[in-house]
Amino acid sequence: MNSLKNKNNYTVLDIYNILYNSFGPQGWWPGESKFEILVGAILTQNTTWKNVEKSITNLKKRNLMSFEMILNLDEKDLAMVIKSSGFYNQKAMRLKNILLEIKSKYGSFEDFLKIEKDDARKFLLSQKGIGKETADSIILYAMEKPAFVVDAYTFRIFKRFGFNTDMDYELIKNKVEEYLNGDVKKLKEFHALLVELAKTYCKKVPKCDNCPLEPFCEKNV
DNA sequence: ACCCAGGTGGCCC
DNA sequence: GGGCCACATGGG
Repeated sequence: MNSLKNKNNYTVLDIYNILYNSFGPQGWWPGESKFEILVGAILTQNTTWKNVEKSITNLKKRNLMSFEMILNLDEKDLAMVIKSSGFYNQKAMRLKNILLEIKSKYGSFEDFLKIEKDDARKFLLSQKGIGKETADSIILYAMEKPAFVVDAYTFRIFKRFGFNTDMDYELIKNKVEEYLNGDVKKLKEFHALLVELAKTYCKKVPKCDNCPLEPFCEKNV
């Protein structure tokens, strides 16, 4: 038990391989810089990426896509620039605050990126507006250190694949990191592949035709 | 007119 | 430690 195997003895590594062979490399995270990835990770909370792209374009158009520029930007102005991402008042306040904390604790964004991943996770999780998923997204895609990102799709897909349903975030994260040998490239791909699978086939109301996991799936969960 | 999206925090019990 | 709610835009 707790080994990320389903009844047919398929492991999480089998899912990874099936998805990779079906969808190919996803090349996540889309973004021109590590700072842009951090911004995107916060803006995309419970929001479609399309809406976040508009905000990112907006920031770039105004030459605001940098640590120092957002740090010094008025919160109300920031809120208007990122409006399309939804929850813009919250996100503006929290994003500014996170940058402020990085500045005061680490001096610069570059120095923050160099810190050890356990310290980074502890720091990120202590920030308002950064939960586990966002913290691990930043560690994996911006800092490029091993961390598996568990989102709502991951829980759903793992349940349908027949893994234990009583797994919590940390357990799934630790096990997947173990199965993928802490390989950053694979961890990046895996989360992206699960999102792609979910978007294409594995919504709350599943569309299972041609789904590569269909033979292994328990649809009624 | 609903329902959902690459969540999080606060409050209740 | 779970169940609800606010936060808000934009697309199906």
